[in-house]
Parts: sequence; C-alpha cells; structure tokens
Amino acid sequence: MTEVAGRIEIYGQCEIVMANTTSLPTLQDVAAAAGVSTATVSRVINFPAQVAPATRAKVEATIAQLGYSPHFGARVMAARRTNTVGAIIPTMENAVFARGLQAFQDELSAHGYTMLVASTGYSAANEAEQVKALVARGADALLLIGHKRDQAIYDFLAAQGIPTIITWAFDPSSGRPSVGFDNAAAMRDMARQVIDMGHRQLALISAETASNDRAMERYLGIQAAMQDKGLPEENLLFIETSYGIEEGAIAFKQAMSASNPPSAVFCGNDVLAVGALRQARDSGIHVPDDVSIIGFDDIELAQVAYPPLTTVHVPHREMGRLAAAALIGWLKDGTPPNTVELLAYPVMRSTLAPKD
Amino acid sequence: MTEVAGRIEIYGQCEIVMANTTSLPTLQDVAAAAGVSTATVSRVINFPAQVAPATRAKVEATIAQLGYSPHFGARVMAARRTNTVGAIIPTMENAVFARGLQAFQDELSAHGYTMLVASTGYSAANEAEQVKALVARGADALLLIGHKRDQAIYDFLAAQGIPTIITWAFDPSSGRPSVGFDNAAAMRDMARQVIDMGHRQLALISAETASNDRAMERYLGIQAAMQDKGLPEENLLFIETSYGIEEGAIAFKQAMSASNPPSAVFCGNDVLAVGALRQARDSGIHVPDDVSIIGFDDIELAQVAYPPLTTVHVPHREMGRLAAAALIGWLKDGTPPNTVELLAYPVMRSTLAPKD
DNA sequence: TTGTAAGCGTTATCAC
DNA sequence: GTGATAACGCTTACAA
Repeated sequence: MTEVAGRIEIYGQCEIVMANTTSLPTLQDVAAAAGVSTATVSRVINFPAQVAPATRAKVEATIAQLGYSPHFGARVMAARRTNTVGAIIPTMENAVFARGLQAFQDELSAHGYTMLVASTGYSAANEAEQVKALVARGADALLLIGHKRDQAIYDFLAAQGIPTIITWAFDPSSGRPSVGFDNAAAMRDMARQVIDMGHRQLALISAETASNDRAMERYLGIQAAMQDKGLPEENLLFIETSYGIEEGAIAFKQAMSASNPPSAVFCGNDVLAVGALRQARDSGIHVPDDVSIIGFDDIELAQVAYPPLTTVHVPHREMGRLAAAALIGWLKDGTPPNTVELLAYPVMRSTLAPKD
Repeated sequence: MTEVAGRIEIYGQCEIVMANTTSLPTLQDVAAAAGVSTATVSRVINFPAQVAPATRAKVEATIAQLGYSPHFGARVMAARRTNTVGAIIPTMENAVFARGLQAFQDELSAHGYTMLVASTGYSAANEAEQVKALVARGADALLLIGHKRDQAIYDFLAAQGIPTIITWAFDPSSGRPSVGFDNAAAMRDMARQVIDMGHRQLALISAETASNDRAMERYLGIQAAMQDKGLPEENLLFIETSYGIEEGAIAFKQAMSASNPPSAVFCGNDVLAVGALRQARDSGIHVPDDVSIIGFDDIELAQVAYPPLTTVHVPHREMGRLAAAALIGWLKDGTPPNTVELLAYPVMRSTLAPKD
C-alpha cells in the first residue's frame, strides 16, 4: 500500500464578476414596472389563482425580465415561517444516517421544504448547541435521533413552538412523536436465535452507551434474551468502543483473547462488525466455523463483506421518509403526528452458524 | 436469507403541548423589561464589547429570564445575510459525498455558519431547481459538484451575487473558484501503472457520463494513458451503468463475457468495483490472478473488501473542509478565493497484479 | 379582481 | 455609552 501526502497547489486568482449586489430588484420594482400594486405581484407569486390571467401574465413577464426573486428574510418576516426543517444527527459519515437523511430530504424537497443539517459527533453538549443554532436559523421543525437528552432541550423546543420528531428509537412511554424502531426488541430477537443455535458464551462489541440510547437499548436486548433463555449474565463479555472499522477490529481481538472466548460476537453496528470480520481473517480465525459474528443496521457493507454479514435490518430510508411526512403534516395541521413503530428484523447471511 | 416485509404500527396520538406561539418575546419586550432601548439590546447580542458591563449584565439577565431569542427573519432582513451556506450534491447515499459534506459542515459550523443541503439524484434538471430553491431560502453562498451545468445557472448565481465554489473537479481554464482534483490525471496515473504491469486488454465500468463530468474525465484519463503507452483505443471496453453494487456486478459479468475479455477492469468508483469483485467471486473468477479490478474514491468499502481493493485515493474530507474555508473567506473579504488543486493518487492494495 | 397601507422584529445611523 | 428612529422587502387584512 503506497500513500503519499496530499499535495496542494494554489493557482492564480480567479476573476469572478459578481453582480452589483446593491441593487437586486424588489417587489416594488416589479410592481412599478408592471404597472400594478405590490399586493398583486405578491399574489402572483403566492396565490396565482387569485389574479386575473391577463394581469398575471403581465406580472410574470416583468418578473422574468427583471430577474426578480423574492427576498428571503423579508418573506420570512412577513409570513412568519421559513419552510425550512432542521435535522441533527451524530454524523453523516455513518451510512445509516446518510441514508436516512437522504430520504428525509427527498420527502421534504418534494413538499417545498428545505433541509438544514447539523451534526453532533455523538456529543450531547454539541447537540444542545446545534438545536439552538438551527432554531436561531429559522428551522420551522426539527428531526432528532433518539430520545435521550437533557430535558432543558425539550423545554426549549416547546417554548419556541418547534415541532420535533424523534427517530431511530421507539418508546411510546415518552409521549413524544417519533418514527423509529425498538432497538432492544430487535437485538433481543436476534440474540434469541443465536442462543437457540447453541451459543452459550457471547460477546457484544458496542458503541459507547453513555450518550447513545440506541446502543444501550441493543445491549439491554441481548441481556433480555439471555435471561429468557436462562443464560447467566456473566456469559456476556461487554466491550464498549468508539465508531470505526479499526475499533471493531481491536475490540474483536480483545474479545477473542478472553480466558473464556465467545462463540458468537454481537456488534452494535455493521461497521464494528466488519472490523471484527477483518480481524478474524487476519488472525486466521474462520467465520462462522470458529466464531459467529453478528452486525446491526444492514448497510451496504454488510452485503459485500466476506462472508456476507448476518445482521439486523433497519428500515433507514423508510424512517427518514416517514419522519419528514410526519413533520410536514404537523406543520400543516398544527397537531402532533402519531408515533410510528417500524420493524427491524434479523437478516441471516453467512457469518452466523450453529455452535457445533 | 430471511426477510419479512416491514411492519408498521401506529400508536395513539401524542399529547405535546406547544407554547402559545402567538407571543414569543421580542427585542422590544427585552428592552422594555430591562429599561433600555432596543438598540442597546441589539448591541448586547451583536457587539457586547460596545456595552457597559453593568448594562450588559442587566440585559443578559433579562434575555435569559424572558427566554428571548432573536427572530431569524427579522434579523436576515435587517442584516441582509443569513449566515447559511448551501450544498448541492448528487446524493448523500454515496459515501464520498457524505464524507465531504460532513467535513464541509464541520468547518462551516466552527465559523458560525449553518448548512442547507439539497440533492439532485444526478439529474441536471433537478440541480437547476435546487440552486434556485437554496438561493430563495437565503443561502449566502453555494457549493456545487463539478463544473458541467447550464450556463444559465452560473448567470443566475452571478446575478444574485451568490459566491459559489466548485468541488470534485479541477479545471483552471474555467475561471471559476474551485477546490478539487484532476479526475483525468488521477485516472491516467493509475492506468499507466496498470498498463506498465503488462495489461493490454482493458475495460472501464463507468458511471453515466452524460451529466457527470467527473465520470467523463476518468474515462478520458484512461484513454490518455493508453495513447501514451501506444495501446489502440479498441483495447478498452467501455461500459456505462448507474450507481450501485448490483450495477457493478452486472457490468462486470458483461465485460467478462466479451469475445476478448479484459485482464484489468477499471471502475469509475469503489461501489461499482465492489460489485465487480462480488460478481467475480460468485463466478469463480479469481482476483487478481484471473483478472485485476481497480476502483476509484478509496471509501471505507475499499479497505474491507476482500481482497482489499486497489483504488485511487481522493481527499474527500480535505476537499470539503477547504471548500468551506474558501467560501467563508469569500463571504468575509468579498474577493473570490484562489482555485486549489488537491492530489488524488493510486493506492495499491490487492486487486491489481501484473499480467502473467 | 385589485389597491392601500399597516405591520413584521431586527440592524444601523445618527445624535446626544 | 446609549437612545431615537429610519429603513429592510414582503404579506395580508381591509377597502374599493
């Protein structure tokens, strides 16, 4: 593997001629040029049906001729909404969020909304800041990941009257509108199948659970399954690490060098699982003959990993799309949407096999 | 592989109490409560240093007590800028864009800007629409991918006075500020090495070149290398397909069933390459002994593919970060930034081997 | 169907 | 340092 340091070359100054930014045409200009009132021009833009065809045609021609486009700030100020919706996610580098976000944006866009994005890097403090930033930037509504955050944030959003939807989690007891899935139940279902296959010594390589309720729920799901099946808690080796392929690899190595190594290694997400898979290959450990590896999320990576990864399928796109639809409805009706539970379910590929 | 249809359950109406949205406190309210003028409150918010400490403390206390936060639209209207920057990309589902976008947003966020995102789904018509949408939503500046688009779009942006930076491409002759890399040169460098290894019969599985100048450039890069090395054009089998693992697999199958099958298959991106790799495995074709496969982008997938994929490394994050920095500087100084070329270079892993 | 005119909540320019 | 006050460009009753 050959890698050279990125070289940067600077080229000469570009010559871009920007418009005379002092004088974009205004509604008034259009009205004057078309010989109508500003109200009529405004109507042509917002409620064309209310304007006589002849007048409308005249105004539209003037708009085109002058290259007029409405001033955003003035519009927001007068109409008291931005048609902009914010999304705050841990990071777009995680494919699950990128995928969900794309679907969220597609749906918003189809309904005339624009999406503002902020990311937290999985930091709770950061999230609080980003919530304020997006609200200050005029987000009419917000999408958040998971339920767990300071109550002050919820209070702030309620005080500002910002409709907010929770995704990636499901907890009807919270009383907050959400579109998500039950992380604990999904992982529990998978763990039951694994235990039924004869696995008794288990490990979980988890994302950090401190500020990530989804990771915690998945952990609890495995514990629940173990309890159901009568396995003692000690039979689960719990390893917490940060997000990344390398991190998954290191944690896997650690798990396998335990005094009582697991025959099945659960991973909190597919990226960690793929890291574990690579480490197994590098260590000459055969998957699934020597050890089973189980992921979570079912991203593209899972299908093309070798062997293809057994994982829990999460309907990321559907979640993003429905979250957008819910917010759009909320903004329109003024009434909070119902909470929606989506199903996440095991997908059996080739990294899980019965124990002996 | 077991998959069940996603089940959706609807739960009871959530009871969210939204604030009396008719009465958020305004600057005036704060001024009245603190016993100062609106101008002073505005200064406390925007230029705290200009206000006497005692006054400032009093005003800040009032702001906190009333839970005041500035109205976005009014602010935009008066200040004539939104501190919002738009990014228009093909899709976030492509990891290269997700990665670049994350870096772009991080840098923006660190400087007090917020990011608006729109996506085109690789459609030129869509892009024109999104440009207008983001400008209408008050984007102060824009990031675009690649140079190729209707001149009308550039004219519109110039007329509106919207600083715009081009990324993912490098063409100093365009005269437009950009932060990118030379797609043709990067692919040419890789192709030269491949040809030097003795490969004579080549194939390229390319993304669609019609509305994607990066894909076209990569194609031209291979052609240039072939010409340098004296290989006739006919020795390159060109297959164009859309983005996706499955698409790569299908195209690979097609390439290998040609009357004169290639010994090296270039792919326009890593996702296509991973699809090709999977198809090779499924067909019992050994990589790189039977055929070499070369990707482009160096996303995570490339490292964990089996065998690890030889590809062209693209500094996506650096590109996003520098693009943000360039726009921020442009907005601040009012002068367009210099064009920056980043280096994309071959990364030799395990899917490329000398021909016999 | 169209026009008039009153805000909308800031920022910024003046005086003081 | 601080206070009046005039924009800023649009939407939306209400009137005609």
